[in-house]
Amino acid sequence: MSAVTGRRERERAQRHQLIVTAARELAETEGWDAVTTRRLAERVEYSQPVLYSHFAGKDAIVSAVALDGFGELAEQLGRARAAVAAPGPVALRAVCRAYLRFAAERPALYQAMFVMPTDLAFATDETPAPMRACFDEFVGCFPAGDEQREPLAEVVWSAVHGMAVLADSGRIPPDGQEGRLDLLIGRFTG
Amino acid sequence: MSAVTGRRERERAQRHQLIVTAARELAETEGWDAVTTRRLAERVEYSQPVLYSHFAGKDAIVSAVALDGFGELAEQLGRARAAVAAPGPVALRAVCRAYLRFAAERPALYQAMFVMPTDLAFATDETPAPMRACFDEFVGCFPAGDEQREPLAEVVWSAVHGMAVLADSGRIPPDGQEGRLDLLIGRFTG
DNA sequence: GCACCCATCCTAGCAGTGCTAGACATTCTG
DNA sequence: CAGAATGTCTAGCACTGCTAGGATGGGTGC
Repeated sequence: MSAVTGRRERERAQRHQLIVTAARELAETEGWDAVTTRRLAERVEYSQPVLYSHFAGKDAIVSAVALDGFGELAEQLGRARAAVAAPGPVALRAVCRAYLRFAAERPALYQAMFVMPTDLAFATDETPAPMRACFDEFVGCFPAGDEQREPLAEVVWSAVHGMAVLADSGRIPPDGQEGRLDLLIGRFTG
Repeated sequence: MSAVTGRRERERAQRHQLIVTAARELAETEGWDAVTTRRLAERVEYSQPVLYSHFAGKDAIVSAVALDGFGELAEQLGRARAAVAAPGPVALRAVCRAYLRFAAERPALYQAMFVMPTDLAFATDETPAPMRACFDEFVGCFPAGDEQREPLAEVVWSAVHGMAVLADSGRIPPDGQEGRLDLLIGRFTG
């Protein structure tokens, strides 16, 4: 009994991840509009209702993909910041550049994380660790003594997020990103 | 004949605007998800197909609503900037505050303008005047001689846009906006 | 004044969406 | 090996954006 349920839970978890990665791949190659429950079910070679035995609905699948993305983004930002020793302009630029590259290279994943409606809690006690980790990489770019470092991180994050989404939707020319980033960093670490 | 077509075109233009304002009202009161072609048609007391005799599709209706919004936003920003005489920190703060208030008070309209997919051209020769006017209000907050004023406007706009959308979707606490704006303005006009 | 004609509008329907109820197997248990 | 429980699928609901075809009415020429 226990052995059986153990195996079943293992298979279940495996299929859970299968759905998430399938949704993510589909979104990254064809955009979120192409991610329908039917196509997703076909992709994982199960029928539609199976999706609903794992997730409350399509939104929950998107959230799961987003959570995956936060893990990756945290890793990328962490690597960028670790490459420079101390807080300061260089660290901030490195983190922002990594952030913008992530947004540009994985637009669908970025959408799921930061623009699509989500039930994931931001900035509360129940905020999943990878999400806090992402934000903390921005915070860590400012000196530990600075009382304003959290609000500063919020503003810088807002700015790069704005740049990312406006460029992605064609509302500002995408090739000016580097220059805009220079301007931003200059003002925030002068 | 000419008189008849004249009246008909007038009626057509009237109904065109009727559809746009109905879509906008519906979106502002119940959100864009509630704006379906059926509900919109019922609202204007016509059948669905007449919508398609005025607009290529639902996206075109959203774009028309957005264009309406750009006119209003330009007016709000213009008023805010005109209240202070010269370019500088005070003007920039006034424009940004007006922008953030607009986004907070008309979230659905703001979505149509700045986050929903659109076929409206940004920053090209065919960019509609109201859209350019909005951007120019940001540009006008920097001294006329500054060669960097356009990129600076882009960055500031990106920042306030980021703040607006992240707050709207609950990704940053909405009550910190004023403080974040102070931080931003301080850095960009010090 | 009358018949024609053309523009306008609506009914009905298509293919697709997210989601679910109930029948069908398949697997484990006693 | 029978019975129970678990899992899965088929079929369907109410909805979406969008469109083809027929009816209806007003404007035009005789």
